[in-house]
Amino acid sequence: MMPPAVVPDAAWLQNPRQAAACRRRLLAWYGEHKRDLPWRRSDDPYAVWLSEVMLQQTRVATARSYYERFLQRFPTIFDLAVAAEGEVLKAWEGLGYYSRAQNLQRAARVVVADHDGKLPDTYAGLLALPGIGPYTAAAISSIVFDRPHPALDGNVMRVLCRLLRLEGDPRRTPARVQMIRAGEALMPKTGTGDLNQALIELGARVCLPTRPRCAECPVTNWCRARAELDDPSVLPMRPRRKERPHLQVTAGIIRRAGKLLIAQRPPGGMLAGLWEFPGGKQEPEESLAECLRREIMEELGIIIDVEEEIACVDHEFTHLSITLHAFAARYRSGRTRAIACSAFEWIDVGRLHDYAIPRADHLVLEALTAGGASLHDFINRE
DNA sequence: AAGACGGGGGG
DNA sequence: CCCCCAGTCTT
Repeated sequence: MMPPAVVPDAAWLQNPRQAAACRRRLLAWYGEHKRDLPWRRSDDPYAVWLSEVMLQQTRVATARSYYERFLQRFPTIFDLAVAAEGEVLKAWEGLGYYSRAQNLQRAARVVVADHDGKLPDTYAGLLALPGIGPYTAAAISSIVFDRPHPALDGNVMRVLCRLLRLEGDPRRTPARVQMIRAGEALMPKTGTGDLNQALIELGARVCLPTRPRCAECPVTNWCRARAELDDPSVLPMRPRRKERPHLQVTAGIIRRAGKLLIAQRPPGGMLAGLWEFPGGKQEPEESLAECLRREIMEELGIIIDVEEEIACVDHEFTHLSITLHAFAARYRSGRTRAIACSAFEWIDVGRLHDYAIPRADHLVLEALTAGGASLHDFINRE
């Protein structure tokens, strides 16, 4: 069927002939343009699941190498289930949103314990697992089990908001209901995973956030935003940006008898479960050295001598930015205890690479190296 | 319904 | 700089 000569009204997708025509265009375009990605070569539910979790809020180019390495390290769901959490976090190091890794392993343990290691084959069953929300449940259930659930990720929401000219916030229920209805209308009898991936791919490569390539779009003739708006890219409506506070943060490179002190961040918050050079936020009317002494006492119960600042790096998070000041420091007195951290260790410097460490702390290490020094120098001096 | 949660790439 | 990415969880 040819595309309609006139852009149809909002109900066009409920016309089965129109929906079928649009679906054929999408699938044909996907057949020609789909990228050869590692997870598309696999029909292992565990591998598809891993890819979907890694791709949450993460670009394909970033996730790709992590996916390959993770699968080598944990080839099956059983390997993941029995692994130590630290090993899993280490494999996730640098990818961000570390609760994804922890939830992935929790879910793996549930699946092994309760489902004989087989992933649930329904949307509802998948949704019940930790780390699997509406998008991921729809993606896995369609790609692996051919279930007809539209997968509304950021790409698909953008495509559908424009196609249907939805003016509301796509995260809110009214717009979501419209998008789910449209996705279901587009769903084929079989091959639902391809339809979902076609919409995702279209959003990622053609229906771009700021400069949509409407001339290359296979369904441009169905697009209400294209037909009715001067600038289709005003959709979807974006929630207003929030400003990011900037913090001064200290970290101690603390030595004692040739060992280095590292602390594990507590569960629930930022970078939960990762290991870092201990320290914390500077408070008003407080010097950086005072800040570091106070934080180390509060977190670990020991008194330290703070020496000179040996590195200073800037780092951006989604919701805040920091300047991280690293100081050389020496243990003076007190018994080390995990008061405001999950755990601590006095380690040999060479063992640092066994621990999952936040990006900002890696930046400190790089700054030391760039300055011609090394962690080893600071731990073994005096 | 709103905020927290990492890090990085592209315009 | 700003946007936003194959979102989920908590409150």
